[in-house]
Amino acid sequence: MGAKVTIKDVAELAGVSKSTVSRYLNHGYISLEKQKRVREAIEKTGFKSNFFAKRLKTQESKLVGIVLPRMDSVTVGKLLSGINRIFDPAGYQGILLVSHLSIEKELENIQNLQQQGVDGILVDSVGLTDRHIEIAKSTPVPIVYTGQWNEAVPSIKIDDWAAGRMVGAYLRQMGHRHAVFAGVTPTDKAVGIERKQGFIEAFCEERPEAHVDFIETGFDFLSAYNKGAAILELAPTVVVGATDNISLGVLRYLHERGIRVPEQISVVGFGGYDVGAVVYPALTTVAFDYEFLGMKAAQYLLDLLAHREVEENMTLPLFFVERESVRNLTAKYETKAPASYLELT
Amino acid sequence: MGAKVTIKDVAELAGVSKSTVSRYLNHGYISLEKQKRVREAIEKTGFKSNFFAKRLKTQESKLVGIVLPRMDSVTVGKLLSGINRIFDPAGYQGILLVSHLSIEKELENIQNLQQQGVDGILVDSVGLTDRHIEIAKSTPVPIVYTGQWNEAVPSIKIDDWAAGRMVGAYLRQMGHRHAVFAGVTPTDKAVGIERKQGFIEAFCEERPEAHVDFIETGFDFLSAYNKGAAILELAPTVVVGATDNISLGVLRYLHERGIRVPEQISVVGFGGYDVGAVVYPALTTVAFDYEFLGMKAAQYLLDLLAHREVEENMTLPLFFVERESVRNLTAKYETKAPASYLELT
DNA sequence: CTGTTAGCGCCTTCAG
DNA sequence: CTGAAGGCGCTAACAG
Repeated sequence: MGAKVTIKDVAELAGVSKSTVSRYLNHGYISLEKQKRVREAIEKTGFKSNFFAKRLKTQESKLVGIVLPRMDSVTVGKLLSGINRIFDPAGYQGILLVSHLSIEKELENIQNLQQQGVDGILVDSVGLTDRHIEIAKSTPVPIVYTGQWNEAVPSIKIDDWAAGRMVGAYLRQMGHRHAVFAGVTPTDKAVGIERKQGFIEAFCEERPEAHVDFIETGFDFLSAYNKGAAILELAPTVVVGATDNISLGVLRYLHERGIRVPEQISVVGFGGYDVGAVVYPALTTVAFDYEFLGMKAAQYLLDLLAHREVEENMTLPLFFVERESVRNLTAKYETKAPASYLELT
Repeated sequence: MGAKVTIKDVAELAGVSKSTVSRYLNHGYISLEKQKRVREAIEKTGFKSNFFAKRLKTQESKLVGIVLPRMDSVTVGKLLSGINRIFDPAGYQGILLVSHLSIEKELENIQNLQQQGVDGILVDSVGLTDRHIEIAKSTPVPIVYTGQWNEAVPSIKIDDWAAGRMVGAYLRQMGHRHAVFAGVTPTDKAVGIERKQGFIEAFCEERPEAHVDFIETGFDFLSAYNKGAAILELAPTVVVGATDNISLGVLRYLHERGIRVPEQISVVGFGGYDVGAVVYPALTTVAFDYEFLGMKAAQYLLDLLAHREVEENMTLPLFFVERESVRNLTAKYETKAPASYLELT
């Protein structure tokens, strides 16, 4: 046990040739008798076919590269979960690289992967630059981008613009007129621009009295929390966090200042993170199905690999989740008992 | 561009032999002049060394397998982050498999990985069985386990028992006598048994009047939330969740019932998740540095791979994080304004 | 310092 | 149906 046993050893033990063993391993064409002899020899020796030798011949690695902006985030976890759900049964395995939110590192990772002999690459991008597009076009290994979208390359993502509109329309319907949008850097086109744009459009459209202020923050609780004072100074009736985490940070700030949500001010988020339902007030948000996105993206890459027709319909479902953090200004306010957690998920 | 160019093409174009090119790629020994010629030839052809051919020769894949119980969890994300931090600079890349909390699948993943030709395997286990140990011993590829511990195999984890003691000692000092421990299945030795055992010991030691009730729940918010009624019936002064998520679920339940924390009942958790600081009351907890754990585990595996002396000291730091969710029963209670988030992280 | 010579382990014609 | 022979692309002695 332990020492590497090759196809040759098996062949000798079974009293056949290497090719026969190889045939046994792949497409048949062996007499039943030798089949049995080979099988036994394999069992006895504990033979494992050498991954690299095989790949060297077949020119297929069954390995896909996955490059992610970061690891310690719920959304990335879900995404990965979905990706795996498709790749695993298809016999592909993912090798993982992390870009630490750096576009440079992201590009570097992609190039590394290409040399590693993966069959394809999936990248959850934080910003799709011209270099990304160039790389995608100048290489034979197919790349699918997610998180950002560009028509020039295979890419798939949630409809941030539509999500923004959903929130805008909802708040408008609830009678809000002055919102602060706590957003992120425009480098991130999807979250920083589209989400915000969609919101503003739906919120303000043909409503001159409506008004949106903008405050830029980071993606984490703390940086959102730190903008609390600035937000409050603008005295909106509602603050819209570009992600649930941002909203959670704001919620904490408001809590500390003794400001009641949604009685005194409303808060909405984007993402639909699980924690949004356990905090109180439970966070109203538009939920994205990141796991599904992961599955779609993986499937896209698989289709590309098989030179298969790529499914046209790339729309991902969006769910508006109405919970407890937005006040209806068109109705007289009555303090409600908190809803049951069961209804909030 | 695109057609595969091999070392041979480069050699011809540069007017040298294949070996010279190979040398250029690896350890030196080339005249400056040919060095230049080769470099230019490589650039012109866009040559990429073939991963598999190289691995076939060197018998080293520079690939490590990482087996995880699930993907969509903060702790796993942090762990992975730490693992990557060590592997990446060392030139190793991780290939990822998910076990979906199933021990069977975990075993299967490990065996698959072995055949894939990885150099080593890291597994974040949910339960270390005899089969795991057997596998680890009967294979030439080194395996490091984390999450669970067993002296028979390389394994490293946080000291759950000590963490339990920390909480027990703290609550005792705060004057609590009757706790409900909301824990998980004993299949998970680390969380289900050790954490609980440590707590009970420190909480009850030489204190006959102290009393701990046990309620079993799952790892998610919802299943903890669902045990809320059962917990309340026991009328403890404090409920100890075996993980922060469990505590968060309980917190939500209490909130819905209008029960104030910590005024009427206290809550503690384990884990030190970031969200614990933004909810209110902010959750008192013992924090684990999962990222550091990941680094340690990865380093352990690297040491094994290099046949290097393995570092003896495997203790991981534990941080008790006192926040707002536990009441000091030995003092007269006074309602405090919520602390600043800045002090809670 | 450099080219020649052997393989690494497997798959795949090609005769038989 | 089966064995022999050749080669995937690269590295590592070995003589020069």
